[in-house]
Amino acid sequence: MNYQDLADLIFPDAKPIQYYEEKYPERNLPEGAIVTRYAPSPTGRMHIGGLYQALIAIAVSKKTNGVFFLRIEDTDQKREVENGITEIVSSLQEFGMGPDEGQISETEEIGNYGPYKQSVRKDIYQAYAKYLIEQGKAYPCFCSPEELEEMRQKQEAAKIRPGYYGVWAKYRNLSVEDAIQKIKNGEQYIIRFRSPGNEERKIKHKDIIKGNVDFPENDQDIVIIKADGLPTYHFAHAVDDHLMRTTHVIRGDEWLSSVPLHLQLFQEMGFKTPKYAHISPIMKNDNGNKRKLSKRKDPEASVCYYSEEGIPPEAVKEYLLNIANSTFENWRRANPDKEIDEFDFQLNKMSVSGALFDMVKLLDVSKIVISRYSAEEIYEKSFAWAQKYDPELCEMLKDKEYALKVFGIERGNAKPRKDIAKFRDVKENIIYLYDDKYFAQTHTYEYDKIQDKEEIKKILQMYLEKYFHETDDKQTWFENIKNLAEELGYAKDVKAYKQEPEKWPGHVGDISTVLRVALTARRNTPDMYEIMQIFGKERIEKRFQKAIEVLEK
RNA sequence: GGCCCCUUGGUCAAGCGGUUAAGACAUCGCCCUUUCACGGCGGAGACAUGGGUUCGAUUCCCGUAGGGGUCACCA
Repeated sequence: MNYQDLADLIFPDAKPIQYYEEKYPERNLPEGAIVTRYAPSPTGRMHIGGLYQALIAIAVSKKTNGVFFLRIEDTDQKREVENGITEIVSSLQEFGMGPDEGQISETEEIGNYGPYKQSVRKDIYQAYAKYLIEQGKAYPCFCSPEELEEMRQKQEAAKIRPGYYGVWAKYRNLSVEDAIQKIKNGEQYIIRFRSPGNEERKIKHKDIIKGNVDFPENDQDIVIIKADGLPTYHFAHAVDDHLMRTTHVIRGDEWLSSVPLHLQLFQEMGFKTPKYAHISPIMKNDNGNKRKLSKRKDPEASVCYYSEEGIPPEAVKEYLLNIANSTFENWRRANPDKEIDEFDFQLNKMSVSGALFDMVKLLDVSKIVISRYSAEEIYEKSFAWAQKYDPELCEMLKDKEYALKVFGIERGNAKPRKDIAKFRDVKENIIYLYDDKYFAQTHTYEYDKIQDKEEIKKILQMYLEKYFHETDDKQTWFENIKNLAEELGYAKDVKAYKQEPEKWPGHVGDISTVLRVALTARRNTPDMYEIMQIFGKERIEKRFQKAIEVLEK
C-alpha cells in the first residue's frame, strides 16, 4: 500500500487538480496588472480596518487595470453570523467599493474564478489535499483535541516551543498501512501538512510594505483540513489565491508571521507565490496604550457608525487614504475636483507602523468635502440621512424650496462655509431658520455690548421703520445699518471707533449684534443679509416682536 | 516567554549620511471682517535612549527601554 491508496481512501471522489488548473487558467491581463482581493469572514458588523484594506486593494488594482474581487472566508461555521455577507457587501456598496468580481449578495456572485465563498469550495480544497497526500506531503492525524491540549501543556511546562512538529508530530511517521487501518476502524482524524521546514534555518522575505523580514522556517505540521472537512485559513489561502490568480495578497499584518508557512505551502504545492503587502492596523490610544480599534469598545470601529453620524463615505475614504499615503493630502489640495481613483496610490509608501485614529482630522476632511457640495447636493444628502436617522429634520426638509434657500447661504462661492462636518450637525445648524421650531423654543437673548432694554427696543423698531427695505442689495443694506448706528449716536466705522473708543458708546457692529441676536437668538450666524433676504420683512418683524416681549418680561 | 516588526512635534507624517528637520490636523497670536465660519500671516512644538561606524548621523550597525503582532481543528 502506498500514499495513493491512502489518498483514495480519504478522498475517494476528489477530482485531479489538473481539472481545476485548467478550469481557472492564468488571467489574460495587461502587463503589471494587479489582481487582489478583500477576503473577510462574515462574523458581524464590518470593521473600519476591513474597509481600509479593501480601499487600498481597490486603489492598486484600479491603478494597474487589474482585478479586485471579494472572497468570503466562511470556513469557521461557529463564528458565522446571520446576514454576515450582506453586511460586507452592502457596506462596500455604500462606499462605492463594489468588487469587480466575487460575492455580490448572500447567494450571488459574478466572475469566472468562483465560487467565491469558501464553504462551497470544499471539493476544491479536498482535491488539493488529496494531491498533497498522494505525494506524502500531507497525512492524517488522529490526535484528539484533548491530546493536543495535553501536549501543549507539557511543552509549556518544559519551556519548549509549543506545537505539532518534529518529535511532537505524533502521526507524521505513521505507516500508510497503520493509517489506513485506523481510518477503516472509524477513528477520527484531520489532515496535516508535512512541513519540510527546519526551525534552525532562516528565510528571507520581502514584504511590499514591511520591507525585508527574516523568519525561521516553518516546521509546524499545521492542519489543512479540519474535522468538518473544511480547510483552515492557511490552506484555503494558498489554494484560493493560486486558483483565483491573485498577484498581490493585501491583508492585515496579523498575518505577517504566517508568511513562512504560506510560502512553504505555495512551494510544496507547486504554486507561484504571490506578492504580499501587510497593512498595519488602525489603532486607538487607550490610556496611553496603543491598541487596535475594537468593535466592542469603539463605536467608530464599525463602518455603520459613519453613516449613522452622517459622515459622507467619500470623507471617510479620503481620510483613510490620507493615513495610507500621506501624499494624498497634497494631491487632493492640488486636484480638488478629481476622482479619488485618479490618485497614484503607492503600496510601498505605506506606513510600517499603525496609525492612531484621529476623529478630529476625519471631521476636518469631512468639513471640506461637505463644503464642496452644492446646496442641492447637501440638501439631498441631508434629507437622505434624516429619513433614516432624524424624523424631525426630515420634516423640516420636506419644504425643499425653503431648504435650498437655507443651504444656499454662503454656499457655492469661492469660500464656502465649512461649518458642517456631518449630517448629524445639520439640524442644529439650521433649526433657528425655521419659524415653527424657533417660536416653539424659549430663547435667552444674549446681547453683547448693548444691554439696555429701551435702547434695544429703539434699535429694533427704528431699524424696521426706517432702515430696512426688502429690495436693498447687500451694500445698501449694510449702509442702512450704518446710518442707523449714526442716527443713534454710534460710530459708523469700526476702525474709527477703535482709534477713539471714548467718542462713541459703541459702533455699527454692536448695532448689528443687537439685530442678529433679536433675529436669531444667536450671536453667531452666517451672513445676516442673506438670512434677512430669506425671511422678508414680515418674519423679521415677528421675530423682533418676540425679542421685545422677552425683554419686557 | 520564544519569534517577528515598529519608535520624527499632541496626531497623521515627509526626509533615507551633510536640510534653518517639509506639510496637514489640533493649539496659540495677529490680520481680514457687522458676528461666526472661511481666508491670510506668524508663533510654540519632534528625530525614544546608550554605545559604535564615519570628517559628519534623524538617516547605517549593536544594545536598552517602550509599543505592536504572533505562537488554534479562529480567521
